Amino acid sequence: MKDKVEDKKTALLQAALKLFTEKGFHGTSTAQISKEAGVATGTLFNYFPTKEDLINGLYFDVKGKLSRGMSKDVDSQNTFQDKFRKMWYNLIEWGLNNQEDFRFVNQFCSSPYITDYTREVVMEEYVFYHDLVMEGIASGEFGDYPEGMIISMFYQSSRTIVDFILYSEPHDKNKAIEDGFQIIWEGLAKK
Amino acid sequence: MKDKVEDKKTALLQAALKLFTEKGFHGTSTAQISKEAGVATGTLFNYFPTKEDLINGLYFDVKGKLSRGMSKDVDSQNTFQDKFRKMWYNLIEWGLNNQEDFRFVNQFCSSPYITDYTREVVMEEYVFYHDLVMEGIASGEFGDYPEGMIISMFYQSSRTIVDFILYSEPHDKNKAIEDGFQIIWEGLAKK
DNA sequence: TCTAGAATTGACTAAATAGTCATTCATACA
DNA sequence: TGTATGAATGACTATTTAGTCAATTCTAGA
Repeated sequence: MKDKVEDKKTALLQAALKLFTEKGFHGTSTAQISKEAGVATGTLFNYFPTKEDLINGLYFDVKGKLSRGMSKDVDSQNTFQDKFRKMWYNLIEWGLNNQEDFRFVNQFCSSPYITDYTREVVMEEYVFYHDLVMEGIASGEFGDYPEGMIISMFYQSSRTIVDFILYSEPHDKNKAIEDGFQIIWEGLAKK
Repeated sequence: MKDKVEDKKTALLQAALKLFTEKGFHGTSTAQISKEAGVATGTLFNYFPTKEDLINGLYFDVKGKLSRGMSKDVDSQNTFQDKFRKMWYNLIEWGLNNQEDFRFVNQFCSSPYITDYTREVVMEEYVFYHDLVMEGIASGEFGDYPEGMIISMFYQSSRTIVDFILYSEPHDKNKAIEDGFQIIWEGLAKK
C-alpha cells in the first residue's frame, strides 16, 4: 500500500533529522536511525541506498519546507517593506515552530555531505527570493549593497533572532521579532 | 626540552583544527590527526587523554586568539562608534587571515562536544566586549535592544561578511567590509 | 660517559560501523 | 483459496574506531 511505504520513508527522514541535528552526520549510525524510525536496518537501505543519499534527501525535503514557509502570503502584501516584513515574520515563525528543521538546515548548509547537485536543485526553489531582492535594489528601497550581501545578511539575521528567542527566552517574543526586523531593515534600507 | 613538547602539542592542535573543520569531529579519526601532525597515535593521548579533551583544548585556544584579535587597539579609539568600527575591522581581518580558525569556532560553538566548563572559561575572555556593549546601551548610542541581541547580531554579521568576501569574491574587499559595518551600525544605532 | 626519568612509539584490542543478502512476510488479484 | 510480487527483516561481514601499554628512544644533569 502506498501510504505505508510513505510512512516508513517519512519515519526514516524524521529520525534522521532528529539524530543528525543532535549528534551530527558521522556521530549518528544508520542502526540508530533505523531503530529510532522503528524499522529494520535493512529497510533504511531500501529507501536510501547510502547514508549520503539519506542526508541529501533530507536536506532537499527540509529546504523545500523552509522555502514554502518563507514565501507564504508575501505576494499579497502591498508595499515592498511589507513584503519583506512578511517574509521576516514567516521565517522567524517557521524557525520557532520547526526548530529541528531550522537547526538541521543551518548546520548542514555548508556540509561536504550535501552534493552540488542537491544544492542546485534546492536553489531553484529560492528564485522568487532572489528576484524580490533584485527588485528592491533596482527600485532604490535598499542601499547600494551587493545582492548576495543583502540576501545573506537578511537570512543570517533571522537565524540570529530565532536563536536569541530560543536561548535568551525574552519575556516579549513579539518585541524581539519586531526588534530584529527594525535592525535588519534600518541596516539595509536606503538612507 | 620544553620547545619540542610544545611543538608536538601545537602540531596536534593544528592538525585537529584542519581536519575537524574539514571533516567534522566524528568524521576525523585520531589516527588521521596523529598522522597529519607527524606523531604516533599514542602521542596524541599523552597530551589529550580523550578525543573530547582535544577538541575542547582546541576550542579554548582558538577562542582566545579570536578574543585577542578582536580587541586589538580598541581602547585607543576616541568615539564609541570608532571603537565599534575598530572591532568590526579587527574581526573581519582576523576571520580572513585565520579562515580555518574562524570556520572552526563557528562550526563548533554550539556543538555538544564542547563542555559547559570550556564555555565558561572561554566566556571570561569576552567580558570586555559585553561591557562595551552595555556602555553603548547606557549612553544611548544603540537603539533600545537587548544586550544579547546586539552582541549576536554584531558577531553573526561579521561571520556573514567574512563568508561573503570569501565566497563571492567581490572586486573591492574593503568596500564589502565598510558596507557590512554600515549595515550593522545603521541597524543597531539609535535613530 | 652514564643513568634515571620522561617522552614517544606503534602493534594491539574490544567495540562499533556502513552496507549485504538470503529469508520471511504482506498484499492484491485470479 | 492459491500464488506471485515486492517490501521488510536482522544476522552477518569486512573495515574502522578510540584508546592501551609494554617496549624503545631521548634528554638533562652528575
